[in-house]
Amino acid sequence: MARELPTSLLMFIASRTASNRVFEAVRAAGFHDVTVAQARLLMGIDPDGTRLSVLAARAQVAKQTATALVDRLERTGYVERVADPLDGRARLVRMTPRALAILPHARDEEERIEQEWRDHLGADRMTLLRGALEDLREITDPYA
Amino acid sequence: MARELPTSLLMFIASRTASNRVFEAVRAAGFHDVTVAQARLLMGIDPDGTRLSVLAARAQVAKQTATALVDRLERTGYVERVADPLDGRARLVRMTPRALAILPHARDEEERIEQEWRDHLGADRMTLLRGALEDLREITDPYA
DNA sequence: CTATTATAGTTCGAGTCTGGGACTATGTGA
DNA sequence: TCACATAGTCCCAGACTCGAACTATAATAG
Repeated sequence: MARELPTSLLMFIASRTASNRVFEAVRAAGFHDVTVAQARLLMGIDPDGTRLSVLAARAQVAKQTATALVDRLERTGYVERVADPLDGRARLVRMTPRALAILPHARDEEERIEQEWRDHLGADRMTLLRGALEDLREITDPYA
Repeated sequence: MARELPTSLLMFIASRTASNRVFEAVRAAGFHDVTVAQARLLMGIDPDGTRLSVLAARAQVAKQTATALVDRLERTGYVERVADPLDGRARLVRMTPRALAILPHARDEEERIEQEWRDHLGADRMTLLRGALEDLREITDPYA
């Protein structure tokens, strides 16, 4: 029997496997030029567009990193930069239809994973698991 | 209220925060030249040393990546490569005393996090959370 | 209204991470 | 003995990352 792993590491193991599966599902759907780092940034974009600095904060990377990632995402046609009508310094990063087309594939795979986990644990324990994780956000999510 | 996040993403949020804290605690203890990628590899080293290919598999990176990471870890004095007596092709990667000195700092911070989470959720729910996560390993941990 | 200060974003530069492909050396099995 | 598999390395190119310095615009103070 292995030594007891930290709870956070148990979370890491499960979440990484899930993340890999979603990423693979998106690739399998034909999106071969999105990387994990880019996807992490994409996740933070609001429907009406989001400022780069906000994106950087959400993905927990430096502004320069976000600039580089958006550059690549723009070159490959997943996002566009539009002027922010409220602030002449700022620009809003918005998803293109191509990026929006990714979402259903990602959501479907997430849905499948969720169902597999529920099947494995049973509905009651899955509900308890989710509840505990949601409560933990209060002390672990810088954006909660 | 925000839309419902996938369970795996909730895990990611908590585990990333925990990971950042452990990393910061190690830095604060004076280890300024270890990176996250290197730490991930270090975690996989057994007390008697571990082959590079096993390390690569555990960290889920390519062999060449593991080679590069071990190169850096060796240059900064955290690991050493020794001949594997059982296989002339292989070499065992072993922690040096310097690497071993990191462990208590990491474990202490993990312990603190664990306690904070337990305080926040209550002992019973924390136990349920851990139990569910351990069971999920059966279907999410390639090394379970 | 101007001067100062703060903020949004970009560019530059250097180091790290990553894996595809090809290679050497050693072990394994027919 | 010979074919094949495995452990590890090297080369290479691209992606990621951020400190530092910069431009342009906004907000604030006097």
